[in-house]
Parts: sequence; structure tokens; C-alpha cells
Amino acid sequence: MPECPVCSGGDPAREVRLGRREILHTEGEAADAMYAVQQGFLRETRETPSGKLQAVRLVFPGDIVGTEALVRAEYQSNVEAVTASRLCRLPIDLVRDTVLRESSRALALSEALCRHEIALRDSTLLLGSMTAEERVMSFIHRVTSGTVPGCWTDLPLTRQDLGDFLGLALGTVSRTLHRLARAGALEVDGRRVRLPRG
Amino acid sequence: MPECPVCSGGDPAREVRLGRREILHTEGEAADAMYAVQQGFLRETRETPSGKLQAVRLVFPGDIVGTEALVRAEYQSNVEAVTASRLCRLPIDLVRDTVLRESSRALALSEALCRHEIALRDSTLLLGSMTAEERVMSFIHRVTSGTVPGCWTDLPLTRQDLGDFLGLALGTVSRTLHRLARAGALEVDGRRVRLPRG
DNA sequence: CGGTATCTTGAATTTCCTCAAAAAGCGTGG
DNA sequence: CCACGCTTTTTGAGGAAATTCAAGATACCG
Repeated sequence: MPECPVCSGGDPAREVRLGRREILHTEGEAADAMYAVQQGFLRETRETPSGKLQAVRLVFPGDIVGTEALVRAEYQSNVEAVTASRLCRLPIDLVRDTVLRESSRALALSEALCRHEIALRDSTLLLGSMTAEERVMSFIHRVTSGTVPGCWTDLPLTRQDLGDFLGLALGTVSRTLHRLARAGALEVDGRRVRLPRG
Repeated sequence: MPECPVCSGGDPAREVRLGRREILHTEGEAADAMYAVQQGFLRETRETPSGKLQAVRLVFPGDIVGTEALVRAEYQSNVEAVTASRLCRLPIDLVRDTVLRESSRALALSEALCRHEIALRDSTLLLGSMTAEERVMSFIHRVTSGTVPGCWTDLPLTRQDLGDFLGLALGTVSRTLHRLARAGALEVDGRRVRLPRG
């Protein structure tokens, strides 16, 4: 997976750094750039008309945020750093130029967008048709894939954060984690989790 | 919105026609092409481990399905025609060639993918944080946008189909529609709906 | 007209939420 | 090192929302 599908990196003028909980952009703000994530991880959130928060996507290095800038005048979601992060700012005109000029970058961008589509489809399935237990297990599997099986994974997310992702209330997340742990489906220790190796 | 972001159309060899309820591809099938929708509308579905069906996206003309072929060896979802449809088959090698050769097509593809991302994010919000009433209203707004306000819109979807999209049981859809109708938020007549003009 | 699919509606049940209180963790400053 | 305040987590009780199951009503099609 490329570190940044559009820029070649190394231009410090376009580098953006965010601390934990710092906000990159919010819904409705004028959208003039997308951002390639180089380090750290972030979350994309939205708010319902009735004010409830929904986390839409967990964003990893190699992902892009703010892609709607390519087709909309305003951002459609809030992006917030979950851990300290380093991003590369890609003004939308630059993206258009790059895509029109360097075709291999164009392909890389399309591929990144396809991966987003796959990730969002997974979320849709999780939120639309899974029970609380299935949601939690599915989420844990997603975040632990790519780590050594059977080792502890540290989630820098509170129970509330998890609930925002899973479409569950804080209490339900806590209860479900413990029910699953009692059943042996996983181990929990504060914000660390571990799947039984198998 | 372009009719087909990648092909220039007109090549009858790549045309695919589907009748109502006919299936284009299923989860796990070898993925060697994406398809640009030219006429009709389709739905993209997935199944949970426990066998429940979830409709992920309502696909309109101008949209693309099967984009995961660009980054995965197998399709990740089922695509089924809701109404009789005409698509243009885009073998994945052709897409890569076209993107690498014709940069304006590359841009059009990326833009289509960004629109998909926006639509899927909307679904995520709907499924994760909305009540049954909010889901139904939100869905009706989505499908009636683009039509004359205050006129009847025909949905070729059963109550079960609606439930698949909204993450609700058949009965809940029926009840909710009638509750909303009684409250004056919309009018229902079988599979036709109408929003009060305003 | 009969047959099939779809839709409505009800009753009982499950799942998850809300609200709230208590427990645990964590960092800071004394 | 301990005490303090603050945030997060656990846990409980009660209630709301949606589900399941099922029976009956309606519409559609040949």
C-alpha cells in the first residue's frame, strides 16, 4: 500500500500535524483539499439531524480523507485525530492536475478510493445487520488483522469511541466486551484486547 | 453526471442486460470486471455470517458496480437488478489501460468513486444512528430527490426490500410507513409514496 | 376464479438504551 | 508516597424500540 497515492511526499510545505483529538475539518466547511494519512490514525464522524454522533470510518496510514472535495464544495464529515498524526495536504487543484498529468498516480488514487468503498461497505453490514456481540467481534477482528495473532492490541479508543463506531451505547459496549470475555471469545484488559490465537 | 465514466459507450460487445431480480455477480466470485450502469437500477447486497441479508447501496444510472475488482480478486458483494437494466462491462485490464492512457477518464472514474464514498457514508449514518422513522424518511427523501416535488414516486421495492436497505424487519417498515402517514409526514399507496410539497 | 406473493396487524419477546450510582484508573501537586 | 480531582468504566434497574412469529387481509396474474 502506497504511503501517499497522489503526492510523492517530501514536500514539508504540505505536511500537516495533528495531536490527539485535534480536528482536521468539520461538516459543512469549504472543501478545498484532501489529505493522505502518513502516520497515526483518525476517525471520520457525522452527526444525525437529532444530534447523535456516528463514527463512519477508522482511517489508517495509506488512506485518504476529505475525498469529497473532488465532487463537493463542502466537506460531508468531521475528521479528528485519534492518535497524533502526520498528513499530507493535497489541494484539490493539485489532485486534478496530478491525475491528468501522471497516469500511474491516477490509478493509485482510484485504487485507494476502491479500498475506501470496501471498508465502508463492511461498516454498512456491521451497522445494519449485526447484533452487539457480532459488531464488537467484527471490529476487533478488523483492528487486530495485520498484527501478530495472539498478542495484545492497544486501542486508543474509549468505550464511548467504540460505541460511536459500532452504533452502540457506551454501556452496551462495556457489557458486551465482558460477556464475550467471559465466553472466551476474547480477552480484555482496559483498552487492550487479545484474540485467542488459533 | 457522465453516463459511463470509463468507456465511451457504443460498443455493443460490452453491453449487459439484466431483467428484474437477475443477478450480475455474487460475493466470492472471481472479479474481473466492473460495470457502468446506463439504464435501470440495481442493489448491492451482502450477507452476515449469521445469514441475514443487508442491502448496501441503491445503484443508479451513472454509478459503477464491482469496483472492488480493481483491488481484490473476488467480488465482495452481490449485485442484483431491481428493474430491468442495461450495463456496460468494463474488464479490469481495460480499466487500467484506459486510466493510464486517457487522463480525463481517470479523473471521471475517481469522481464516480468519490460519489460512491459519499453515498455509503450516508448509509452508515442511517444504519448506525437513526430510528426507524428517521431511516424511512431519510430513504424516501433520497429516492424522491431529483423528482418533481409533491408528485408520486413509484418504488419497485417490496417492504422486505426496503427493510433490507434500512436494516429493519419487514413488519417494522410497514408499521413505520403507516405511522408516518398518519402523522402527515408522507402519503403511502402500495409501493408509491409522496412527500407533502413544501 | 384460484393461486401466489405481498402487506398489514397483533401479541409476546428480545435487545439495546437511558439514567444513574458506584468503582476503578490516572495524573498532579503536595 | 499519598491525597485529590477528573475521566473513564462497570454495573444495575426500568423502559423504549424493534424483532419474531403468526394470522388474516389484500393485491396481482394467469
